[in-house]
Amino acid sequence: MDYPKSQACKTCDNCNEKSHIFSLLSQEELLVLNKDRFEVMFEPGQVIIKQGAPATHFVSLTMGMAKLYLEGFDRKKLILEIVKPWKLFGGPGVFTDMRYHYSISALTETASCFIPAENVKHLIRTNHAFAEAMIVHGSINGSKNFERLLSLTQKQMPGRLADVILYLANEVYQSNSFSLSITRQEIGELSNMTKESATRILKDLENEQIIKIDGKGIEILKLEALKDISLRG
Amino acid sequence: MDYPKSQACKTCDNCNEKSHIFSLLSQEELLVLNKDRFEVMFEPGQVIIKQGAPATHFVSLTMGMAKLYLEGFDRKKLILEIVKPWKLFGGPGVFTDMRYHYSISALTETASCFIPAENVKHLIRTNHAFAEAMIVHGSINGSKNFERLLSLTQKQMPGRLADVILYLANEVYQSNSFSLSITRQEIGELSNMTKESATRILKDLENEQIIKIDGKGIEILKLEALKDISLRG
DNA sequence: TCAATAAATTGATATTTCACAACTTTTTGA
DNA sequence: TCAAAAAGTTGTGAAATATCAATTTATTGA
Repeated sequence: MDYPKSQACKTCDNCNEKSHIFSLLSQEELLVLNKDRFEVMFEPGQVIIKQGAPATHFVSLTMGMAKLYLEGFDRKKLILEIVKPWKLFGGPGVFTDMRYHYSISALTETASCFIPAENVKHLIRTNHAFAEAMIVHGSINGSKNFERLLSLTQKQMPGRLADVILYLANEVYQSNSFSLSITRQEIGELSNMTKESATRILKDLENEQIIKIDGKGIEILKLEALKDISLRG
Repeated sequence: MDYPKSQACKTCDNCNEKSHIFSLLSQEELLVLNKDRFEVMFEPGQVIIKQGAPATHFVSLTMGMAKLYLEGFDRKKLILEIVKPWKLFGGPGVFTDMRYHYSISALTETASCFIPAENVKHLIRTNHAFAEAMIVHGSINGSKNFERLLSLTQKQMPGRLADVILYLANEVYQSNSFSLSITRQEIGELSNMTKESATRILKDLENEQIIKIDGKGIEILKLEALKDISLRG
């Protein structure tokens, strides 16, 4: 199998430019992180973090794209996020029962940096600003989950799908025209509907000329109309 | 109107026995909290914390019972928790955009202690153990929200209602036989269904002899059967 | 390159859930 | 205490969504 050349970070130094939360650390503290961390490459489909497994490390994507999802009942998944480089994961689990509370698996060729949980906890105990940043980080995730709860429980399928398209455009691909790296099945897992419903409602949006679909490609034609559908539920 | 005698705490001292998170504070630190805090009584129905309003204070219930809920679309509510004394609220908002991200309103006569956000933030910056406890606190809430997301999105009504009954029995009333302080409407808002559906499914559970209903009273007759319904979804 | 596999689409049908209306029971406040 | 309001119940029909099956299209690995 052709593995790509490892793009492993040589040191944590430049991470404080890329991963916001590390910019609060001194050179000395970055050295502590650097000591035990290691980087691993993942093929598409491979599991980076497994829900239920021991949460021994924080994980940060350094290359590629992955999906973060909850494993529910009957193998049903709920995707919470499409993950791109420089966000830190370890989630609630590292601070509670030492088990990961979600899974992350690679969508593309992906590199991840694994940092022992203890090293990060040590920083929390010794660096006030870093501890506060972790609280803020957790709070932002918390409020996003509130929005998700409302979208998923109170909106009907067109509203939920509009939310997902807007999320992909604004937060993932950062463009109103993008080529999906996820399947219809995964769009369904983001918006809590079956892949058949996802297909149908995408087509409805295309028929109303609100979006343009070309296989994996999606282009938002009428942003306001899409936002309107998101609001109306 | 007959107001009950205020049961205001005289000092924060005894709070470190009641509110777990304050047990990490020294006498000196408790004095800081004590200085600016104040207590307010609320009648049933009154709003203690309003979603969207400026998040200037942390709030802790000291007496009574309240509901914590998200205000969604078309006035629809999603109740996240039935709140009892000695838990701390301020939620994600105090650490992000300084707006509350949920509402809390009194179900019974309720007393709440308001603590200026700055005083708590000060403690976070000066007391490592307290900061870590806040991270753990936020992480526990985070993982509860994951469970809620799964229950609400992947289970059908009987499973969701079973989850709510088990939640009420285990976490709120701490007994398998209890008298509800909430309405059928609010049971619906906890389990994301209409009050009519809540009524019907409660009656189904009673017909199957899994629970016994007497107006506001609920008794769990077959705990295992109820857990089974919760699992099967 | 091509068969095998996975993904996407489409239609028909079944299930779940809601909305509305009518009615009964309980609670509340003057 | 009693009338008004709120909460709870029940039935019916409609809407939303899932399931299943069949088919087409795209992707992948030998």
